[in-house]
Amino acid sequence: MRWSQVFIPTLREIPAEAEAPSHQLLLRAGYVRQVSAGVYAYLFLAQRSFLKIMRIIREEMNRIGAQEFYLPALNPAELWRETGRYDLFGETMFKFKDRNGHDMCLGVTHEEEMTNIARGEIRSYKQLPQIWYQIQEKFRDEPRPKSGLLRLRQFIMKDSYSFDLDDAGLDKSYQKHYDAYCRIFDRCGLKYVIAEAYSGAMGGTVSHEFMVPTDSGEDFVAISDCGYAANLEKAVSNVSPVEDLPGNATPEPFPTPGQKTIEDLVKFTGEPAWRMIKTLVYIVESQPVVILLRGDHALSETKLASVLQTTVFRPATATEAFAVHHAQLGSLGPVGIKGARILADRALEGRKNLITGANQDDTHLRNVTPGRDFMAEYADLRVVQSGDLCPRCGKPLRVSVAVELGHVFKLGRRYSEAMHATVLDPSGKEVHLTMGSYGIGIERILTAAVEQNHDADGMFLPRAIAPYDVVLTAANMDDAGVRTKAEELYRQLQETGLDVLYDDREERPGVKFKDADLIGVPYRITLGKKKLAQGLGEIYDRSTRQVHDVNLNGLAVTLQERLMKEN
RNA sequence: CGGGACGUAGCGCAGCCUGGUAGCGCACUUGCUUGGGGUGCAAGUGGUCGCCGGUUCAAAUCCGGCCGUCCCGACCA
Repeated sequence: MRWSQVFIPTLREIPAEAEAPSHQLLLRAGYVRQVSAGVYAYLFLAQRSFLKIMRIIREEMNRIGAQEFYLPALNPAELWRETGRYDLFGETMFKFKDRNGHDMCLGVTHEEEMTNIARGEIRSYKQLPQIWYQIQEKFRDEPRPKSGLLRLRQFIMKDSYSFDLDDAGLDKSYQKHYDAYCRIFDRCGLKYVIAEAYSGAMGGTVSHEFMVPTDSGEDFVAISDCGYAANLEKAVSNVSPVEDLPGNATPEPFPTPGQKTIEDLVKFTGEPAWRMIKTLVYIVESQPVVILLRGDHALSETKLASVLQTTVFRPATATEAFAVHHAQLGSLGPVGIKGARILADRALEGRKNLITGANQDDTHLRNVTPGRDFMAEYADLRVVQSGDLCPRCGKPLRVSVAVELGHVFKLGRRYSEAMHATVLDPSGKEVHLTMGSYGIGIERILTAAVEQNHDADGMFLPRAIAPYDVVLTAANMDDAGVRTKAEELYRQLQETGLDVLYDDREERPGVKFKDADLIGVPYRITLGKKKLAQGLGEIYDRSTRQVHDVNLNGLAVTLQERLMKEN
């Protein structure tokens, strides 16, 4: 294409609403324009990139025998009521009525629709396994869309669903997806980690997330050098051993006027936070539960939900906490309380001589020893912190912000049971289908690639997903020789099959170079009158910013061979 | 939904405190100029100042309500 004829509205200045680098650059490079919060128009360059991403995904999905469908986003509410998710999704789902007053909604995902088709059509184990996928719009009315294309309310997802006779079959379908996802993200040129993911308090099994660590992400992932990685919701760790104070003295109250927080106590007592017990009170299905953590640790509500086997809980109010402890917040502790379940994080197991609230205002206890001074049920409740030790290799973990690109999930029979999707097995017995579901966010691949590959002047996308392979820049449009040679080169480059954007605009060289640097195309061929006189052009590598002189004879072929070698 | 900020030309902003018929830079149009890292000069186009209401002789400016956008948090199958 000729730049003079295509619509690439680049911006010199950064739009005020954009903060994340990918958001700023996708706007500046003329890829996208915002329509409303979490809703974007994808312009020419974005669409070219998405088409390349989708092509890679299709190739890899087809390779594992998946079949492409296209299901509607417009759904009747009944379908979602069958699994209870019409209410479960709540406000996240766009809901409305059609002209006849029927409840309708827009799909947030497609388990129900796919299962609906499967249950009507698959009757025999002989028809299994099946893997169905689609690349289609999803709608989620997120409470807070953010960071440009990172969290959208309308976005494109590749979602697939596997149907197997049993768990062994599911394991195979899951592994196929796992491998396909690795190939997809490798081919897209992304640096990613595969993290164990939280599989839900509702009886999910195995789940992995494909995550790209970046500063603009919205998930947290704990990463170890040994290859262990896990979403922070799920991550476990060993804590470094700490030294407790010696002796076997019994608990002793001491006055702590106005000392409410762990931070206050650290300053007041001079003891480190890891010698404190943090005491929280939650109301779980209307019953109080006391939760104990090491002073410098934080509670993971996800893990709490897992331990409690319910998501119906909330922090207690000051009044509710008082009913349990007979003291104001800030002086709560586990010693001597009655009528409440006590859960403690494992980091408190085996410790001694700790400091905690005395259940008396402005008073704390020292020399508190779990197991002697109070009894508790131990569980993994804390959020992993950077520096905690990897449960596999024992080395320190680091916690990174990350973007979730894809998620593979063993669903089991939740949907097939709710929707009565059954087949006859070889013995003639009716069994529920065993399912998996697998998603990839298309926009997030581009967003993550920009986050990983940009500098102050713009982005440099991996060639596989860049809108063009190369920009051909005619630097001196006033020179007839340059123009003629550029036209010739343009033809030659097209003949090699490369995607070439020919910058034939009547602009000064500086403008063309700045624009070319901005829009993420990995290579630039520059034609200028000085080097042309010597029969030379330049190949500029956007990511390294290195320039090589190349003989113009056969330049197109040289470039093509070089790019082929990279793949 | 809680906290914070913002809304004036396509983009970035000033003007608002102290009310008096709207301005700068970029972009865009035309001409000349320049031609290897966002040339220079000149002349132009473009805005019901987010919306509604109130105060006032007079509102971008003061007051009230609403809407929208962004950031932090809560939430996130």
